[in-house]
Amino acid sequence: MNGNASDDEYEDIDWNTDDELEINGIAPSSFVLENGGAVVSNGAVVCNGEASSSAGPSNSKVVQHFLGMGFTEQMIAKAIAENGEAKTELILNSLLSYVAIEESRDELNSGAQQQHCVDSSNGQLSSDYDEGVLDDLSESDSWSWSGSEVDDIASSLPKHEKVLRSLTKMGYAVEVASAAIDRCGPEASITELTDFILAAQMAKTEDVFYEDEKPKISRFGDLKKRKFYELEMKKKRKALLTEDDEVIRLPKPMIGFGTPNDGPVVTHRKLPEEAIGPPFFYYENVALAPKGVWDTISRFLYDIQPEFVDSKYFCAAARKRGYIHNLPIKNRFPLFPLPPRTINDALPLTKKWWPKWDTRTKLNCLQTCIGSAKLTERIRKALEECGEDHEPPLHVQKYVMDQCKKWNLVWVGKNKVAPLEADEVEMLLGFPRNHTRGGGISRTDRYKSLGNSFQVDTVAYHLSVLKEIFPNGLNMLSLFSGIGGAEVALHRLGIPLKNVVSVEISRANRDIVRSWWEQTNQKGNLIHLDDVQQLNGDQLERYMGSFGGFDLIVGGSPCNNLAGSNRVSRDGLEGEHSSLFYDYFRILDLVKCIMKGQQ
DNA sequence: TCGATCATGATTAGGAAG
DNA sequence: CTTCCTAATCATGATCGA
Repeated sequence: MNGNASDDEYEDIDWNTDDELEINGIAPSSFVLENGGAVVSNGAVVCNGEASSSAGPSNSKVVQHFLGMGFTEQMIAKAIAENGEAKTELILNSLLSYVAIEESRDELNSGAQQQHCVDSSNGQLSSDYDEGVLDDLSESDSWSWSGSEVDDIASSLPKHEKVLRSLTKMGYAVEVASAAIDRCGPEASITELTDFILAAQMAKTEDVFYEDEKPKISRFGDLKKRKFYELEMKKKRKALLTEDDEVIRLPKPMIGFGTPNDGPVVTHRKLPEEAIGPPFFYYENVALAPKGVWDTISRFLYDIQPEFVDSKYFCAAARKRGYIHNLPIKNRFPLFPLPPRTINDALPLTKKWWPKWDTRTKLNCLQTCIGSAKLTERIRKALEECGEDHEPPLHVQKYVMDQCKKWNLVWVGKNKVAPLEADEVEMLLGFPRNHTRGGGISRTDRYKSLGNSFQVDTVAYHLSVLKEIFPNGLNMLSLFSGIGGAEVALHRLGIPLKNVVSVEISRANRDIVRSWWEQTNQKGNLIHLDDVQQLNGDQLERYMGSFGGFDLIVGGSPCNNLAGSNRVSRDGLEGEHSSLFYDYFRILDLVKCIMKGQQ
């Protein structure tokens, strides 16, 4: 810490707020284990010297903590052997040095080619890393590194190895995960395995793991039996959940702690002790993720309950998102000017052509793709066949409305619907006009980048509380920056950006943010990195040492494998892209540890 | 090779109906 | 209580032409 103003500012913050709980369902919850404490672990553990002293070493919270950060069990065991279990900071140091050794070995082997393999095209998160690095790592290598840094390495491993890594990344103990794989077979999916573990946990029968005969494996193969099994699971879940309500539910209306215009505003909440900063952090992802995803995310992010907000309460388009953050929630204020909040206000030219039977006032979620010309043509044909003077029959109305809602089509002429233009999407999301225009980005990629972005007004409302805390500006770590939604939000709030370390895999997106940074005459310093998986503790310490730590960490990790629109690979949090959430947690927790050390 | 275009359901939740 | 319906959803992969 370099003794800047933020030191004092932190003193003013009520980090240890003991305000009363004023709404339901935000009590800090910890995941209680029923099965010898080994089945489900809490990946979020305070990183300090007096961390828990529970049970055996392989089940301890310390081990789980570092497993959650991506270290292998072998590494952790060695580090604990060297330092003792109580000194987590020393353990971390040892682990990081192991990684450094390993990385330098990798670089020798691969010729450090990874740095040059940054995808320069459209590819969001497409990492075509050189495979030469794979050849040099044998599976029997006791140093094989299960961290997310080498997912590409993991992809070359046998499936059960890869699955085992995924499970340990999710926070399951290694022996539990491998026992589950043994019982379900090497081809079992992650879902089957986690279901199995959950089933064993709920049945409270440890012998399920260790039975000798294997008659139950086949139940996962048959679809009908699988369905039956799921039904049984559902019943058990229900029975269990009525006792202690652990499952995260979406609020209705989806207004989080409140919005500028709608509903009551909650101004106090009780944060779990481990969640309290510094730094402040802000995490975002899709609200309608597969079951259990938000429970896992919340468990990792220090048991903070998500704030679910639909951006339709801020602008003219819906955007149902969950936000987990440790920000104060009192005295929030919106961005001005307030954005248009109906389709009519946002797109006044459509009013002339808008039929009375289209009752939409809000658009649906702005996605990464737009409707096809063929579709708009089909709609026009269908309407023209209905004649001129009267309204189309109900079944045609329904067809047209379904398609318009599905693809966010608006009326641009007689019987003529069209997808939104890119600049209209920019406006709806709260970005300056032409924010994503030009600079070599294609039209298709422009839609993609916008569809993956924050809604600026929504995020700004949440971040607005930082203005009085950091009147002289703040240092920010921006993970998965995209087109810079958080940066734009802070700038529009009038919060100076001092040092921004921005990590974004897509070069096109980095160019957009860089261009915006220059055009808005930012006084601060923008540092761009490309891959969150490459960001390690040494780098972080260097950056933090140079300007005194991060005040804020913002990031929305990839939703590809969570989003409902994905027909192909909606694999959940352990999917190829969405598993980068664990890097968000890893980096956040690293920063927390480092800042704790600096104080 | 790049960019544009197009077709491709499933998983949730919630509510009405039985 | 179950069953059925409505509704929404930060996408991927194949193909084609330039």
